[in-house]
Amino acid sequence: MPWLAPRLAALIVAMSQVRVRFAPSPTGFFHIGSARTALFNWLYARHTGGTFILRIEDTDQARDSAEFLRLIYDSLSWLGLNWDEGPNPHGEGERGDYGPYRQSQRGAIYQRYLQQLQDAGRAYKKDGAIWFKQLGDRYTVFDEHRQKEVEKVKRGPVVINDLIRGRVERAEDEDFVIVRSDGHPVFHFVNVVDDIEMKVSHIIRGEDHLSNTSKHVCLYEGFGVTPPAFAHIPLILKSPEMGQGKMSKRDKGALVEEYQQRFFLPPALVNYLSLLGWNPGDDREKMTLDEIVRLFDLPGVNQSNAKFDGKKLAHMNMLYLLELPSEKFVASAKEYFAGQPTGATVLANETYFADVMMLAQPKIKSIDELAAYTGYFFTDEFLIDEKVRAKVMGKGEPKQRLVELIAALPTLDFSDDGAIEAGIKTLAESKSLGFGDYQAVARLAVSGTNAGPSITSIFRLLGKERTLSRLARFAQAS
RNA sequence: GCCCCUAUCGUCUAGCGGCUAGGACAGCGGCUUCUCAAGCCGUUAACCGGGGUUCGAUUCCCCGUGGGGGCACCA
Repeated sequence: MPWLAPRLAALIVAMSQVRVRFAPSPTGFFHIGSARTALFNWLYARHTGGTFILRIEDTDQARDSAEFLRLIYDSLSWLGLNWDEGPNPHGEGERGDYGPYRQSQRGAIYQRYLQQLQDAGRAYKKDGAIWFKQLGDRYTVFDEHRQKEVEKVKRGPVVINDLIRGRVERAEDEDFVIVRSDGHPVFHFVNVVDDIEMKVSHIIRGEDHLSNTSKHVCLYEGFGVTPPAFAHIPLILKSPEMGQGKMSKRDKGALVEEYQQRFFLPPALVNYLSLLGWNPGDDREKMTLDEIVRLFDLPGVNQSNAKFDGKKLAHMNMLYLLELPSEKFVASAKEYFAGQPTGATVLANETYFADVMMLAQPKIKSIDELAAYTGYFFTDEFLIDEKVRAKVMGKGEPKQRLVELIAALPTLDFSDDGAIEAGIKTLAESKSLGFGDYQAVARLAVSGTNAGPSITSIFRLLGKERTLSRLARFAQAS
């Protein structure tokens, strides 16, 4: 029947419409693990042309806080993980047809679903709480672990068809609480109700939820609803230096906020995170976001947990820093220094600041190294690295070289790096020496260290006068 | 204790019955060089153990062991 085709096609599109959600609770700092879960959901939505929903699970009045809620919006926005439905990022209002998107405002919906369960005889009251009722013959056993009698129900195992793990069977043979005696519905209940109501098609979450999922499947069945597809992604574990177990909010480097404050580049963090538990199937590592979106798919996600490696993240950040347009680099650097104690001084001269920053860009791994790396450009009161001093002063005749350099400096052409280099080389040649014989001691005198941009650039930016006074001061002191 | 997931270099991983087990980070060595980075070249380093299945197992199955998670009127 040809006339059916368009309707059928539309139906299939509607049925295959991917809707995923990220559902954090504002009870703590936003950490790397949450960011990765959000990212995988976001990637899957973007890959499939589906919808990414942000739902706030703020039902724990004791622990919820407005700051943590703010942090969720900020962190997701900073990472670039925009959501199609959910509260607006600035906190006022929301968008989407399936709201409210904060559980604290969905009480009426939960009541309706609870009623449905009660009407169906699948919920009952006991000890002031409301329990979900499993179907089947009952018997009691003594649970050694919990040290009490528990009532069990004879029923087959719950089957979870997981897109990443395959078929998982789990016994779920006890009734469980769905509404606490204080009247608040528990996580399992509201989570399932919301996912049904919001028409979530794929639940992508951490593997730590895998054992909850059997409860959830029971609830779907209780509501007479086919469960969505599940995809339990591996967890992020501590790196060997951090210890054992899954990464927790207390671990160093575990908070998204930390990378934000350190001015890491969001695309670098996103790229790194995408590679934790997933890969494009070949050797590609540094990928554009578009590329990741195009290549990402659930069956490609690994089944085993991954350990967090700050060094590799730092390397990724460097890669992105290297290719950042210099105006953007300077802009970020400016923002960074605005929050530094030396900020006012450093930012006083915009052109000079930009020149220094552009010198530093190809040399650093992250923007927060900038203060230490460029300190001597903005103050004469920099520290001399004693180890470097010992090394430099112990080789050849640095004092003599310094004296020669000071003598030659007034007539040295400072117009550009090439001129400075040529000048020093001429001096070196006149003494039958090399550029390197002057470089090390000059660098030490002028910057206090052995790491930095080319000495000619340092001279040029410092200017002849300041260069001379630093060289002279150092010569006098040593 | 019970249940579930999982297992390739130190770390992230490729491999989907036959490979000199590949790449990346880290490490090490070298080149380059004005220092330090970067870059380039090279190098160290892995299939957890035992049984099967098979002509043949890193790959499939089982059992150990290791790692992880979960067993609440938390989410």
